[in-house]
Amino acid sequence: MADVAARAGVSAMTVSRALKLGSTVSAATRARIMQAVEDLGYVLDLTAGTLSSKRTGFVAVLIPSLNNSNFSDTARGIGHRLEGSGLQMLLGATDYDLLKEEELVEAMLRRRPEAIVVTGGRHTERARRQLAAAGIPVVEMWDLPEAPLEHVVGFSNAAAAGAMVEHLHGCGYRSIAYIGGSTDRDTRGTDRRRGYERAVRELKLPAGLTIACGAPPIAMQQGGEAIVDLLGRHPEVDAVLCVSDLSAFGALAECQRRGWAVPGRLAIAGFGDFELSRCCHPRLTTVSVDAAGIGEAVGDLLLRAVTSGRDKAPLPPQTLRTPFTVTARETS
Amino acid sequence: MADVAARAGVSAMTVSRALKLGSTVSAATRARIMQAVEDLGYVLDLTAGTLSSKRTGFVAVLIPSLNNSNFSDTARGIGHRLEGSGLQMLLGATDYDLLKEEELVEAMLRRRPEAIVVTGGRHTERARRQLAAAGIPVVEMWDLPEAPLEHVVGFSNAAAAGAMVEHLHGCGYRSIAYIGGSTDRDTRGTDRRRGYERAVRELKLPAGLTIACGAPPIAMQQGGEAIVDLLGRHPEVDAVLCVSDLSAFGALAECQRRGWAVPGRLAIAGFGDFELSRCCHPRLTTVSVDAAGIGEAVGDLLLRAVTSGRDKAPLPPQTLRTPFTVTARETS
DNA sequence: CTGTTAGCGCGTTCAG
DNA sequence: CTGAACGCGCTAACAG
Repeated sequence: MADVAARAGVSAMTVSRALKLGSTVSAATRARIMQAVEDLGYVLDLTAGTLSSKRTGFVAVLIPSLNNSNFSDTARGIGHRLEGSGLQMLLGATDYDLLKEEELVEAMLRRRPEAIVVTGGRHTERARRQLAAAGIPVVEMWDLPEAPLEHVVGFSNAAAAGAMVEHLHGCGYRSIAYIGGSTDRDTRGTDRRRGYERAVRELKLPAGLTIACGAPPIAMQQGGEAIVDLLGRHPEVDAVLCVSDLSAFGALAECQRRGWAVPGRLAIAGFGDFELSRCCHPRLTTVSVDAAGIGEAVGDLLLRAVTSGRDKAPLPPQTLRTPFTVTARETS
Repeated sequence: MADVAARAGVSAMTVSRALKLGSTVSAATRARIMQAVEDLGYVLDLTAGTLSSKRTGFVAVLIPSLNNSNFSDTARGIGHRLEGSGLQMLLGATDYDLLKEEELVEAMLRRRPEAIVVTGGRHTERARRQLAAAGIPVVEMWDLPEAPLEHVVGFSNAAAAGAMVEHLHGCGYRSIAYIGGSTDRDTRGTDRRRGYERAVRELKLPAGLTIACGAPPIAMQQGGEAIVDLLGRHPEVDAVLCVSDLSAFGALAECQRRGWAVPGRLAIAGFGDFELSRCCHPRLTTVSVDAAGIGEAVGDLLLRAVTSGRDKAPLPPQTLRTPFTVTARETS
C-alpha cells in the first residue's frame, strides 16, 4: 500500500480510503490511486485491515453436507442475500458429525467471523460453550430447538414427518412404514422418525415398521436395499415414508426394477422436495421445505444481527418458523 | 492472550507456543496454560497470527456450483486430503459465470490464500492476470487447458464426449443427437459439445442434431423439455448424449412418462456418473470421471506445492491427467 | 478532502 | 525451555 501511495503521490491512508466504498476521496486523487493500483497489480490485504478495523467481513456457515441439494440450496440462499453487503460466506461441511462440527466451530471462531450459522439444534457441550462465548450472533437453522443458542430459522422436522403420515392415512393407507438411518448422527433424521412414530401412535396404526438402513447420510442405494428388506419382512406394508427424497427415490427405482407398482402395490413418500422428485416418473410425493427460503431468511437475519451488533445494540433472539407443506404427487 | 498468560503466570509468547503443535514448552507449563485457556474460554485469533507469520492457513477453491454432486465430490476430496495438514479449504461458487469467478478470485486473494484452485481453463483476462501475479500456487481442474496458468488436474471433456459417441456408434446407433446448454457459460459443457460434433463428423454420422436448451447449468427439467423438442423435430434420432447426468435423467423420465421405450425407441447417455445414474431405472449409461479422485489429486498437489513454496523451492508446473471411462449401463 | 499518529494481537527473532 | 522487543499491513481517530 505504501508503494501505491508513493506512486500516486498521496499517503497510505488516502489509498486505504480510496479502496473502500463510501469514502471521501476526490475523483482526481482516486483516479490516480486506481491507476497506481492497476500498474502495480496491487491487491488489498484484508487480514491486516481486519486487525485494525476489528471486522473480518465474513460469516461462518456450517452445513451437514455439500452434496445434498437441500443444504446447498440453503447455502446459496444465504450467499445470495449477503451479496454486496460486504459480508462473505465461509462454508464448512460437518459430514453429519457433531464432533466434526465442534472442530469446525473452533476452526471458524479462530478466524473471527462476524456471525456463525449452524445446522440443527444439537451440538456437543464444548461447541455450545464456544458458540455462546464467541460474542457474535449465532443462528441455528433447519430445526426448532427447545433451548436455542440464540436465533433460529427453521421448522419442526417431527411435525413435518407427522403431517406426511396424516396425509398417507388420509389417502387410505393403513400400514405405513419408515425408512431412515440407524444412528442418531443425522439429528434431523431422528426428529423425523420420532414425528413418524408419534403420528402412527396417535392414528392407532400398526407400529414396529421402522427400517434402519445404515449410517447417515442415507443415500439412494440404501433406500433401494431398505425397501426390499421392508417388504420381505412386512409384506402387509402399503406405504412408506423415507427420511429424505434420495432414499425415497432409491426405493422407487428398486420397486420399478422388481415390478412392484408404485403407488398400486405401495405408496412412497420422501422429504425435502429435491428437483429429482419433481422430475422423476412417477413424480414423488414429498414434504416441501423451501430450502432456499430458509437460506434467504438466514441471510436477512445475519445482516440485521451483524449491523445491530456493530451499533452496540444486539438484536434480541429471533425465532423464525419457516413453512413446510405436504406435496402430494404421483407416488401416493 | 495476555490474560491467559497472566493467569498461567507466563509470558504471552509461551502461551503462543503452547497453542501450536511441535513447540518446546514443558509439560507442566503447558498444562497450566491449557487450564487458563479453558477457564477463560480463550480462542486463538488467527487473523493476528497470520499477519506476523505470513501464513493464512487456507487455500481457496472455486467451483461452478455447490449443488452438483460432481463438484461437491471434488470439494470433499480436496477437504479430505487437507484434513490435519493445517490448511483449511475456503469454498466459493461461481454459478458458471466467468465474471463472478473474476470477482471471487479477487475477494479470495484479498484474504491471502496460500494457494488457489479454479475450475476449468477459461477465465477473464483480469482473473488470469491476478492469478498469475498472486505469487501462490494456482491449480486449474476439471479440464486440460492448452495454456495452463500453472498446475492442472483434469481430463479432456471433448475427448470424453467423443468416446461416448464412439460407444453409441459401436452399439449400432446411427443418428446420435446432443442436448446441452445454449450459451458458452459452462465451458466444460461447450467442450463436450465440440467433442461430440467432432466425433460425429469423423464417424460420418448425420450432423445438425444439437439441441440447445437454455442457460447452464442445465437441470433435469430442461433435459425433459429438450428430448420432446428433439424427437418432434428429428424423429429419426435413435440416441442422445446429454451434457450431464442431470439432463439425461430428465430426458429419461420424460420418455417414461410418454411411453417412449429406453433404449428401445431411443438410447440415452449422460456425463458425470452421478449416484442418480447408478440407481435409477433403467440405469443410465454415462461417462465416469472420478470426481472425488480429482479432488484428492488436487489436495495432494496443493500440499506439495504449498510446502515447496514455503521452502522457497516452487514446485514446477504439474499436469495430471485423470481418467475417464464410458460406463455402459441399461439406457444404451 | 487529506495527513499523522498509534495500535490491532499475534509470531519472529534473538537473547538468556 | 522461556522472555522481550519489534513489526506484520492496515485502519481508527483526530487534526488540519
